[in-house]
Amino acid sequence: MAERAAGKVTLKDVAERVGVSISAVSLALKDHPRIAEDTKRRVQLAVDELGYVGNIAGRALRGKRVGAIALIVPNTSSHVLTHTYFLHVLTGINEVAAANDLQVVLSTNADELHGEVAYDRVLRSGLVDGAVVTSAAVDDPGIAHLVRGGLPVVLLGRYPELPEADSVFIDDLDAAVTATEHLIVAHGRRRLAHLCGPQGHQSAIDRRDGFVQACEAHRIEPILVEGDYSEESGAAAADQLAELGVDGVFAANDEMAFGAMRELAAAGVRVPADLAVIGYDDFGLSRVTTPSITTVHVPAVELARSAAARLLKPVGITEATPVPAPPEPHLVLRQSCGC
Amino acid sequence: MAERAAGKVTLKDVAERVGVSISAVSLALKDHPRIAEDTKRRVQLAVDELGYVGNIAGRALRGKRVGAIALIVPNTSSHVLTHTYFLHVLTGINEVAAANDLQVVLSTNADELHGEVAYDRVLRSGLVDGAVVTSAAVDDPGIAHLVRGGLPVVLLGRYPELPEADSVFIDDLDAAVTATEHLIVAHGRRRLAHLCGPQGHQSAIDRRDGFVQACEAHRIEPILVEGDYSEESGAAAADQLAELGVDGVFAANDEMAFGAMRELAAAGVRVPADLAVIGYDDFGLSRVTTPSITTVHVPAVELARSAAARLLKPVGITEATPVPAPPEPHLVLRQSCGC
DNA sequence: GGCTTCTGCTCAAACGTTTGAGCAGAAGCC
DNA sequence: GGCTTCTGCTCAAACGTTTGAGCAGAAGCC
Repeated sequence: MAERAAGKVTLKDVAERVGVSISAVSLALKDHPRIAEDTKRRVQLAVDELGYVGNIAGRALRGKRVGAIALIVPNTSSHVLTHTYFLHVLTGINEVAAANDLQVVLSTNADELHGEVAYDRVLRSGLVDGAVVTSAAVDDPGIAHLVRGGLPVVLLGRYPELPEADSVFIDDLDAAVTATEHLIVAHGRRRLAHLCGPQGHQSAIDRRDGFVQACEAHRIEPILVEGDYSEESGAAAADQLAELGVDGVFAANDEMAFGAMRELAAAGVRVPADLAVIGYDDFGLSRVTTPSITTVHVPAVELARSAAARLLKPVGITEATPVPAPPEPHLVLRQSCGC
Repeated sequence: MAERAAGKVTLKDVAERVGVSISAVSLALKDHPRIAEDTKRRVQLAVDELGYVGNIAGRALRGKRVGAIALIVPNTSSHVLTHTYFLHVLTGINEVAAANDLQVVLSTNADELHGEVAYDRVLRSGLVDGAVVTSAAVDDPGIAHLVRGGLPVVLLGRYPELPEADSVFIDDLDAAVTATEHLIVAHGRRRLAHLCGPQGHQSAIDRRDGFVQACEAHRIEPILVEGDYSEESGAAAADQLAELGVDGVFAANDEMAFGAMRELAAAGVRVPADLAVIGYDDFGLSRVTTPSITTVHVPAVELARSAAARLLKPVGITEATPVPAPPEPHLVLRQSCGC
């Protein structure tokens, strides 16, 4: 392929080699009908020989697509990136992006210094054509600003305060009801606690609400224990769970479930015999622990694929292969609930 | 902040509001000494009011930095992205990037259609200023092409065939020797097998070589079992390990170790009593299994940070805070070896 | 044979930025 | 007071691309 190693090759170089104008080369490359077939062949040959790659900056300046979308994660890098949720999201987005010849730009808001709208800059600087946003707090003002900015944005997750935004999400509340009822109905547990996620995030709110709703439907007093989605917060809650004499726990994610199980085991509480546990997410952890964790499977890859696919048309890609709607979350039965 | 929502704001808009030329605004924004302080203030005011964000395409066309680096993973998306190694790498790179106001572009080679040098296009299209490459096969011709392309590239991992390339890596061979000797010396195991990683990757080669070297130093016949870093390949090897009457296994990564342990447990083999196991990586899995897996800790985040930091100067960032050299890998003692 | 239509290009402007060269007016110097 | 120096800008070109307008020559039409 490319002969010339460094030193960028431009349209001008190709044009000179072929002996036509720059315009002719540009038109030939996009298969314009008014360019002779023979010329197109000679242009393609020169492109291959010289290793010409179109300069994106030049293209973008003329108002054309850059060919990149951003994945915006407003939290700090260490907070979210280490979570496997992110891996699933990235996988889904990357699949759709790759299939449509788009690059993925990862944008985290690591420095609060540059203001709350740091990720806004990415979009408006013209580096990307659109963005998928995830893991933002419900009341993040930057997100609202982004959505109203007029640039293509799809939210991954539920943002009730931004009903005008295009978003992709699952019914966490309903899934939480199902999980809680499994403890009550299938395993006869009546003294139930919920390990809450961070209440600034809608997913955590919905999971908690589903738990409470299911308890109330079965005339059970719901016990809420604070948590923040971290394994540590789950571990920290173990004492409290033991003291309260709880016999069933629904954790807002698997990591907290695991943290609690770890500490409970150390304290001699047997799971699931003494205490049944159900988690949420199924991003990997719940399958490999002993006992394995019964959990609500979140189709994160499929959700991310959908979000990225939603971005295609606004971003100027019309003939994309359609992406199926993500499945609803469902309960994956493992050992920790007693099944 | 920004008043005008959509419709991009350019230097021209700022210049008009302030009542100076575009050049004056541009110079004021980079704090040029020949622009009056008062003018600078008025420019800053107008920038804030209008929500001006510099257009990267315009900037890049003039030959300036784009402000983005790529993380190139030549394998297909599903193959590598789902691996937690990737999460650690991304975390490290993102930290350094964020600290230096760089965006991270993720480039995978999902479609073989576009030729072996698909990721080469990312670099040469001018979308990024440089790239970190990881998880490439040792003999990937695209990498060689990339390295010789003259654009800033840092390899994450050892590539003996590309000694001229800037690369960041650890001594896998030495760590593998240490791990194997731990089985021999600390636990008295004499019938040892190695679960090999894919031999097209240098890390897998080095880990195997270290195992063989340690065995030979202790006059032990090394047993090599094929694998490909996947949990399934580890599981598939379990039968063979049981048949061979092996009492110690060194796996080239934790996932294979886990796969083998899972199947061995199902077959009634006790780990570590009957069979001591040591893994490699320590990216998360080895800590949460039962028994937990003794493993070689790979400082992936630190390695990625180093790689990204190496890219800063070639990419035009001179005053960056230095990143410390990554630590050497070390053995983390857990349950699976019998410690 | 003089007209129109078609073919296969070229010309030139534009996108938004940066920066060396230059210039007008003020200030300083003796 | 006439010179130089300084201050604070402006001018204009350039980066690489795309695309509407236009043009020369060939072909077709009657």
